[in-house]
Parts: sequence; structure tokens; C-alpha cells
Amino acid sequence: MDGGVDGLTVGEVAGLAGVTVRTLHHYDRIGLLSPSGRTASGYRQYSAADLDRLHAVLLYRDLGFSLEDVAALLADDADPAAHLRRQHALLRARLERTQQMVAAVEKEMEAREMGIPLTPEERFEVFGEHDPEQYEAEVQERWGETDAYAQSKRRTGAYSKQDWLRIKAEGEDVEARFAAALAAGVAADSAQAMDIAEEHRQQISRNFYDCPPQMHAGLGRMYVEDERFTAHYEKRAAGLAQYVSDAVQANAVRQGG
Amino acid sequence: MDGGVDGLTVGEVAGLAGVTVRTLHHYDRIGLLSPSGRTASGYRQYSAADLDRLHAVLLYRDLGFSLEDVAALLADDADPAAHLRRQHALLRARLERTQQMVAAVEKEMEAREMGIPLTPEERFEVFGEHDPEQYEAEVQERWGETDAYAQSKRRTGAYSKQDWLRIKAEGEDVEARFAAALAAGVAADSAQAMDIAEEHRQQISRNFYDCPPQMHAGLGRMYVEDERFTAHYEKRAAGLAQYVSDAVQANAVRQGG
DNA sequence: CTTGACCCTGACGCGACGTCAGGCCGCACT
DNA sequence: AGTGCGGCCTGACGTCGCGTCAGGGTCAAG
Repeated sequence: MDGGVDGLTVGEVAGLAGVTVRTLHHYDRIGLLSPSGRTASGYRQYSAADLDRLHAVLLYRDLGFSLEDVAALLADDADPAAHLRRQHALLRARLERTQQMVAAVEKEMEAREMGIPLTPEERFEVFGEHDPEQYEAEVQERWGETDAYAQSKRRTGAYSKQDWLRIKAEGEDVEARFAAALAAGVAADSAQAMDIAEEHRQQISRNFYDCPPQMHAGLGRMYVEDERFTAHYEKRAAGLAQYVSDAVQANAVRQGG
Repeated sequence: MDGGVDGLTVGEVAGLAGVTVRTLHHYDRIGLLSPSGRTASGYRQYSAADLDRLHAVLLYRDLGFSLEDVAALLADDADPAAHLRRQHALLRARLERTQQMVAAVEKEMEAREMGIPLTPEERFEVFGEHDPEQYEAEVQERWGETDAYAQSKRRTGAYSKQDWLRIKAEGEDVEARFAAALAAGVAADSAQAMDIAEEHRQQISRNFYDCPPQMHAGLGRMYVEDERFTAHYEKRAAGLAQYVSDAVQANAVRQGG
């Protein structure tokens, strides 16, 4: 009658939360999460409030905090709403960082496809926010755009030479057709130009990685934003980078709609 | 003359990659990443290829792989393009999971706002994919929608009672105005209904957490998708949940465009 | 009243480094 | 030519967050 809700055992909580019993023992031992009750025989009993706390602990832990820091966070302010706000902010930050990492990998895939070398800073910049000036000058002169470096980059690939030549030829073909369309005065958002763009997209998907229209649009933007990709296209024809970018984006809208 | 590129020292690589020298020593010791050269005096010399490998190591590590697994991954296939594809897929999976966690936190914030209890499974389901059937029945009968559980949930909040009453009153006000608009036959996508929706959004932002239009639209969808939220509105007036949802989404489009 | 699943408390082990300790390079500055 | 001083080397021990027995009590079912 006196509404004392009974608790869950370690095993039940462990099953619910997807952790081991040992983990819960550990959290009890270090005082991070002690069950609010025990049975006469010493069994741990976890209450609903304990589950709340465990939930917060696991989320913070998953976000990379040490258990000591988690304890501090949970001790700081007892307001649960504040935790939800903080967790929300932290998760959104993580989301953003992951998106940047995805973008970085996509950029690298595209760079590899074209044989364009990325600088070491560029490749690591997504890991932690260390000072970007620090090693810049020094590494620039060591690993600058020397032929040796570019070639070593290209050699690291373990493609079959056959495949590589075929892929290269396909790429050449599409680029040539883009250049021809540009020279002929075909509008970048015309069906003809978009068709070439679509073929470009499917080529990437076949040969390198799955490239949905939206991602393709991102690559298109990069062609005009990153000077090395721009240079790659401008070497063939003036204005080609912008032209390809426009056609790719127009095609993405067409495919997406 | 014979183009042997010289390497980077541990400190330089550490600075570039944002790790400590000790970490690089460790990776060398366990054979995960041994520099391709040494100076006469025993200094480690890292080549560009070593940086490539380190980059992959750090990415996989960041994704949660043990160093042993990372070694296996890197040994598996020497094709760098395969790694990029795999990393891309893993990152996208992580992105998705993070998005789910963000959504879960948002749902919980909203639930707390309305005093609706979430089941334990619901709160933990985003952590690891353990069998959803397993503990379902058992916990359902223990922690089902009893008053005791709901009340204990509500009590866990540490709001000042003043604040809580004011916030509650504000919520009541907006809900009442929604209900009145519905009763008066005002269309859900009319300016009047959207104005109430916008006030609802700003109320959430003020009292609970920053709620941009897009997120607000997500909440709106939940009002008709989750039966408990639906019930909350339907108790006041039939069709109100759908009405609020429509108004909120229309307003999101208006604000977003 | 036994059996098997679950609980308890030590206690040791392990992965991925952090953190000295003691000593060797290398370059600048005097 | 010496003399710092920062950076590099190799042990070796410490730490964190548990995993994994070992040895023993508990509890509902048969």
C-alpha cells in the first residue's frame, strides 16, 4: 500500500542499458552510480532515478568524457533540464564534426581520383583543433607541391594498372565532352550539360564510391572553391571549372526533385 | 641529387596529427606504425607514406576500433581507396547514429516539458542494438505507466516551483489558443495559426532549449506519430494533435523560406 | 532439497597510453 | 671549444575502464 516501487537488479539494468554487470559494479565502487537500495541479502536495487542517472552517465561517457569528469558534470547542477541542454549541444557539436570528417574523406576520395595531392595539414586538420599556423611554413617547404611528393602519392595506389587506365580514360572522356559543350555555347543548366554531369556522377559511383546527387553537388562546389581542383579544369579550358560546377549542381537539383 | 625525400621527426608528426610523441612511440613499439627510416643517431624519420598510414590509423581509432583491429584493417587490403570507402561508410553510420541520439534527446526534452514519462527502453534504445524484445514484457509490468512512476519522474525535476507554474501557464495559454482556432474553423496553414505555432516555438526556446524552425517541425511530426503526445492534445479537443502538427510545420516552412 | 541461474566481493589482467628517469643529439651562442 | 637548451632515445612504472576468473551466497522452480 505505501507505494514503494521495487527496484531492478543489476542484470536487468545491464540488459536494458546495454552494458555489462561488471560495469555497473565498477560505477558503484567508484561512487559514480550507486543503486539507491539493497535487498536484505545485499542485492543491488536500481530505482527509476538511478536509470535516469545511468542514462546521463552513458551519454556523457559516449561523448568521450572520463568517468571522473562525468561525476563532476552530474554533481555540478542537479537540474536534469540543464543536462539535456548540454547533451544536446554536445551531440550537435559531434554531429558537425562528423560531417566535417565525412566531407574531408569525400574530398580525399575525389583528390585521389584526380591525382591531386593534399597537404598534410589538410588531411589532419579535422582531428582536433591544433594551431594551424604552427607547422605550416616548415612543412610547406618540406612537402610542398614537389613532383616527388605528388608521384609518391600516386604510386601508393594499388590499383591494377589496367583498371587505372580505363578509369582515367573514362574521366578524360567526360571532361572532354564538358569542354566541348562549353565551347559550343551549350548552357550549363541545359539538359545536355546535365546529362554529362549525370554520367560523371555515375562514373564516380561505379569506380570509386557511392555518390548520390547531393554529395555530387558538394563536389561541384568544391571544384570552384578549391583552387587545385579549379586549376585541374582550367588547364583544359578557361571557365570549365565553373561550368562543370554549374552543370553538376543543376543536375543534382534535377535528380533530387 | 638522388631524390631521397627526408622525413619528419616524431615531434613534427605529433604536432601535425595532434597526438603526443608517446603515442607515436607506442605505435612503433607495437608495430602498428613504424617509421620508414631512422637517422644515423637513431632518430625516427616519418615519410609521407607513414603520414598516410597514421591518418588512417587515427581515423579508425576515432571510430572506436582497437589498435589490434586497426592493424588488421590496414593489413587486410593494401588498397587505399578501399579504406576511404570503408571510412566513408563508417562515418556515415556514425552520423546517422548521432542524429538518432540528437533526436532522442530532443524527444526527451519535449517529454519532460509536457510531463510525459518515457519508458526505460525508449530512453536507452539509442545505445547499442540489443534485442528489443528481451526485457520488454518484464519491464513493462514493472515500470508500466503507473501513476507512481509518472509522478516520480515528474518530481525528479528541480525547477523552482514559481518557474514551473509560469511555464505551465504559458503552455496552457498557447494550447488553449490552438484549440480555439481549431474550433473557430481557422485553417492550420493560415497566418493566424502559424502565428500561434511561432509563439509555441519561441516559448520552447525561451524556457527549455533552442528550438529552430526545422527542429520544431520535427516535434510537430512527433505529435501525431507518438500516441502519448497525440493523447495529450486529443484530451483537449479532437483533431487538435493533427492541427497543431500542421500549423507547426506550415510555420516552419514560412520561417525557413 | 537439489539444481541452475543470478547475485556478491575480491583480485588479477589488459589495452592504450601518461609520466618520469637517465642519457644521447644537435645547433646556437659565447 | 665549451656550454646550454630543446628535442630525441629507451626503459619502466602508473592509470583508467573495465574483462575475467575464483570462491561463495541467494532464490524461484521442479
